[in-house]
Order: sequence, then structure tokens, then C-alpha cells
Amino acid sequence: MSEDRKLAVLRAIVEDYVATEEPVGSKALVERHGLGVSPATVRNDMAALEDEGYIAQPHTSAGRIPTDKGYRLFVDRLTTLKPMSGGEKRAIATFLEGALDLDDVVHRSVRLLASLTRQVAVVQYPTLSRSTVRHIDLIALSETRLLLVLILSTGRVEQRVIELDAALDDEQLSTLRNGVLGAAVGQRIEDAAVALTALGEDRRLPDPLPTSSVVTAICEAMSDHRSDERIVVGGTANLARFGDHFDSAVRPLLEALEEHVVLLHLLGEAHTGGALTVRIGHEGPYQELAATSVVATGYGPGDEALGTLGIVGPTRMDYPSTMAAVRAVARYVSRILDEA
Amino acid sequence: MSEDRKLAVLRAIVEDYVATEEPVGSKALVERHGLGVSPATVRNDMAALEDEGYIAQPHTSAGRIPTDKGYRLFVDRLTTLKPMSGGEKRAIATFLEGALDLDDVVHRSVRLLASLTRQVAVVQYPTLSRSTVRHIDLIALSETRLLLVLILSTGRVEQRVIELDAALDDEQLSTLRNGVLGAAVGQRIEDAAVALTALGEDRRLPDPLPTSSVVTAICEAMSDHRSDERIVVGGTANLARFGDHFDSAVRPLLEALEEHVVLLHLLGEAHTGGALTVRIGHEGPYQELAATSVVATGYGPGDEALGTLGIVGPTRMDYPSTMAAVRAVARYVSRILDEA
DNA sequence: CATTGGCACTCAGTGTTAGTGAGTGCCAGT
DNA sequence: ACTGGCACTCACTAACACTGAGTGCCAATG
Repeated sequence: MSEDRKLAVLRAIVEDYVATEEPVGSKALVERHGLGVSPATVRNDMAALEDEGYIAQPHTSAGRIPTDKGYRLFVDRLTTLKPMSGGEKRAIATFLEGALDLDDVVHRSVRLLASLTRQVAVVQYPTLSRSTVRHIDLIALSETRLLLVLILSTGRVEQRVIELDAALDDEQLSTLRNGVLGAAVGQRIEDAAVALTALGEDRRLPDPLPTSSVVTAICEAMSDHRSDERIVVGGTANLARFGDHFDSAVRPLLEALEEHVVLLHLLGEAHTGGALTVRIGHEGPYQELAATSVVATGYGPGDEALGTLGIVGPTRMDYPSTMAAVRAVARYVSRILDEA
Repeated sequence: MSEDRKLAVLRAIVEDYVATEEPVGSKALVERHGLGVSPATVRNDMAALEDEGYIAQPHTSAGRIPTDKGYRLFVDRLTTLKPMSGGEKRAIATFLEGALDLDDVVHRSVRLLASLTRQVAVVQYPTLSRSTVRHIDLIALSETRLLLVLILSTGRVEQRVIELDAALDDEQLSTLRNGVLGAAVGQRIEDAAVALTALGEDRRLPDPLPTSSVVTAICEAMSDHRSDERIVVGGTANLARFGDHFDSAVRPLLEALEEHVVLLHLLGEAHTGGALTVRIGHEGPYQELAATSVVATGYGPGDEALGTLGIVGPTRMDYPSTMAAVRAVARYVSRILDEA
């Protein structure tokens, strides 16, 4: 019994099952792939694969389907990413090219990813922690209320209303603004926070009281991890393809998609080192998502991951093309953000 | 045959059907509601209601279910909105109270609406056209690229990158910024556009070329209806309740939710005059959404509708409570926005 | 010793059939 | 105008046998 052929059989099973969504039997397998051996031989291989836990039988008299472990092996050793066709590449490029601002880039990316993979796509906004401050604005809404606008190098714009304890006149405001600007612009978020805190104690600025409350508000806005939770989801309609399996696949996924924290967690564990990560079924921490896989990767200029993007779908998915698509989109997004 | 009782029968049918999701028969009806007449009598009424098109029979030997026309009558004449309980009111208030900025208000509203109604909630951002300009900022990204930040009275922040034909130094930029600010701040969007266009021809500002290109960019950002399409959807997981009816109810809805244009259209036709609008099943323009209803209303201070919010769900829904919830949320949102 | 053809066995899925019961429409009686 | 009675309809369910794709095992083969 050749080890190579056993792997070929596994590959064939995965491919067929993904294509047909039906347990694949020995005969059909031999016919569709030119394995050059008889069904009986394949049956022996299958029995071995089953013993080793790579495939399973839904019922005694049915064909085999891959287990999570089977998919894992397939992804790790039997797969070379299908390169995108020239047309697809161009489509990606032009589609992303037209984006006007960061929001637009993010939204276009989800749509693109969703339509390329025909799965549910998820894109995280660039994390705050890796960005530098490009501009800070303080706008008077009333005597005691300011609107803080924080613009980051990645193009993210955060806003926040600040309530002051005491009134602030125009001149004080402008001194304050200049002080804050001088201290923070160009710095990475963490450094800016430090610089600002120092500023809070500087006596030359308007009465320490408003200054420090503004400063703490800014720091809060910068560190608030609620802001790091920003995520956009798209392609939910693709779930319609899995109308059967509603309870096992669609329902839990719909619920997870509402919980951005869960999503972030799913993506988050993924993007270590900018490499493409695949999480298959039960490998994840969520019982309910045992029937879904995540394909994700970091994006951002160089190796530094600004954020994560990827797709979520049923374990039974076309990994080679999905992985290729995710990687391709991540690359293009990185490039776009680099230019901007 | 009393006309009043016929209506009572219709009401009872609607209520029972909404509660049980099963065709309701004459006997069960008499038992559950104290109608004080015999099943046979009710059957006669039912026959009449069926002739008039208010109810229908799925099959000859089954009970009746309301038609769209039946729901319509129910909503128009047989319904008084269930007032929210004190607890619910307080919950709404405190939940919305904590919002930090407009994004937050909008997102909290969807969540709230979704959980109150257990339906899919949709909230449109305040339209640009009704807002006034609170602040405009021009930030140099490079010599020939500006970041335009447009802050509106409603709290909306729009951003846009502007490419310039010629370089602009700091001083020119600041003159330009002041000019733009002076012309636009405090104006309604349309007026601001006019004022800015005039400014574009003012010779005292930096070389007409950059000025006018900045001006047109701003006007574009202000009039761009892509920006008016901003919509947030939530509570998709509630679709899980309709797992059966997947093809008739869930799938088309999932698809519609992806198409924000369609959603806007659905909501948009709704909110004339701030009144609560209910669109039932086939009354809408979309064939595929024949099994879904929309309950929507405008929100905003006074009678002026800044935007629309509402829910989308199956025709078979609890209209009285849903309508009450939508109205209540709209009121609270209006109040919050008014304060800000 | 890996491979193969043959064979008995399993069992999900599909009709078919008959029985059940909730519900209806109609009619004659109050 | 309402009601009780009655015959009728028809979706749904359970029971049953049948079919066929697929399996495991074994003895034969190169």
C-alpha cells in the first residue's frame, strides 16, 4: 500500500466532496480521477485513512467525507494555492484603485473578498496601536463641549465628544490645540499618549484643569480598545448557499457575525506574522462553530500587520482558491494603504 | 352576520397565527378567544372574510391564515400600539444615553432595535442634505494631496482625499482653509455649496486653480449621494428564528440586506412626514420580498426627518409591539441627537 | 505482498398504502 | 341570525418493502 497513493486518495476525496457535497465512494473516485487502480484497492486505502482519522463515514453504507484532520492535512501538504488569473488580478486592482478614503478601501475589500470567495468576508480596520498621529483637531461645540477629531496615518478618523468642567474661550482653545498638535503629531499612538500626559502638567497652557481633562479624553480615545474592535462584514448573502445545514452552519455563523468580539478573536488568533492562517472546524475555541473554517491573514505594509482580513465559511470549502483570494486581496490592500 | 364580529374574528386570526405560525381553525379560535358564538358561526364569518380577500386557506382542509390585505386591515384599524413598559423605556434611555459620538448612537440604535423587536434592524445615518456645516478642515498629506474633513451639525464626519494639480505651501493652505471655513460654517449643505462656488471665483485666494479644485472636491463630498446611502444593519442573527422558510424569507432578505440601495429604497418610501409606516409583503416593489414587511419611521428633532430607521421582518410578525418599539426608539434617538 | 474480482451485507432514501384527524361547506332546525 | 349535525377533503404519519450505492472481507493472482 503506497503512502503516496493514500495521500492522492485523500486529496481526491477532499476535492470531490467539496465539489459535490456528497460522501464519495470508491468507485466514483476511481472513475473521476485517473488513479489507475481498482475500487477495491482504493477501499483498502480508505480503510487505512479512516483508521488514522482523516476521513469518516456518515453511515455504514455510505461513502467517506473528510474529517477536520483530513482537511488539515490537505491544506498543509496537498495544496498549492491556485494563482489568480490575470483577469482576476486586474479586477482586484481596478476595484480597489477607485477608493476615496479608508472607509471606502475597507468596504470595497469586504465586497471584493466576498464576491471572489463567495463566502462571508471580514475586514478589520487598521489597529490604532500601529498608527501614527497625523492630525488632531479640537472643535468647540459649545462653551463646555469639544469635539475631538483624531486623524491617523492609516487614514482612520476617530471622533469623540469631550465634556469640560469649565468654560474655555477661543484663545485658550487655540493655545490648547496648538499644544496638543505639537506634542502628538507624527508620533506613534503610545508615544503620543506619553507626550500628551506630560503636556497635561505643563503650567503654561490654559488652566491645568481643562487641559488635563482634554488630554485624558484624547488618551482614552487613543487607547480605547472599543476602537480596535472595528470590523466590517460582508457577503452574508453567500450564506444562502448553505440553506440546508441551516442549524449546523448558518445559524451559529449568523450569531457569531453579530458578535464582533468573537469575530476579532477568530481573526486575531490567525494573523501571526502576516502569514496566511487557516483554522479548520473544531480547531477553534468555539463549540458552535465546529462546522466552520476561517481563512485569514494580516495586511499592511511590509511585515507589520496593521489589521487582519479573511473569510469565514463552512469547513467544506475550496481551500486552494479561497486561500489564494484572501492572500491576493491582502496584498493589494497593503499596497493601496502604502500608497496613501 | 355582524360586521363588528367579523373584524374581531380577523383580529383573532391574525393574533393566533402570529403566535403559533399555524393556520387557525374555527374551533380553536372560539376556544381561545371568548367570542361567545359557535364554531359554525365563525366559519360563516371566515368564508365571508375569505371572499373579501382578508384571509386564505393554504389547502382545502386547513385553517385560515391572514393575507397581506388582512394584515393591512389589522394594522390600520384593529391595532393600538402596545405602549412600552416603564422598564423598557428606562432600558432604552440608559442604553442610548451612554453613546460617545454619532457612530456610537447609530450602532447602539440598531442593536437596541434588533433586540427589542427580535427582527433585523436598519438605521440610516442622518442625511447630509438636512445638516449644517459645523467645521471644515484641510490637512496637508503631501505637497499635492489634502485630506478634507467635513464635520456636520448632526455629528457626521466625512473625509475625502483631494489631489491637487499644483503644490500648495502652508500659508496658502491656511488662507484657503480660512476662506472655506468662513464661507461654509454654519450654513446648510446646499447653501454652503453655493457660497463655496462663489469663493472659487474669488481672486484674493491662492491661485484660482487649486482653490477651485478644492472647492469642487468639497462640493462633491457634500453632494455625493453615496454618502447618503450610509446604513447600518443589525440583528441578522434574528433571522435564525425563521430557519424554516429559508428560501422564501431568509435568503431574499439576506440578499436585500447586502444591497444598501435596496434597503434605502425600502426605508425611504416609508418615512414621509415622520409618521410610522408599515409596508406589508407584496405592497413593496420587490417580488422577492413578498414575504417580508417593513416597519419604519423618520427620526430627527421636530418634524424634520434627518434619517430613517426601522426593522425588516416576515409578514407574519407582531405588528403592535414592533411598531411601538420602532416608534419609541426613533423618539429617543431624536432626543439624543437634539441634545448633542 | 500489494492488488484485484467476487460476494454477502448494510442501510439511507424512495415509493406505496392505509389510517387519522383537524378542518371545511352546506343544510335543516331553532 | 345563529347553531348542531353530517359528509367530505386532504395534509400528515406510520408501516412496509424495494432499490442501489457503498462497504468489508476473502481467496486468487502477478
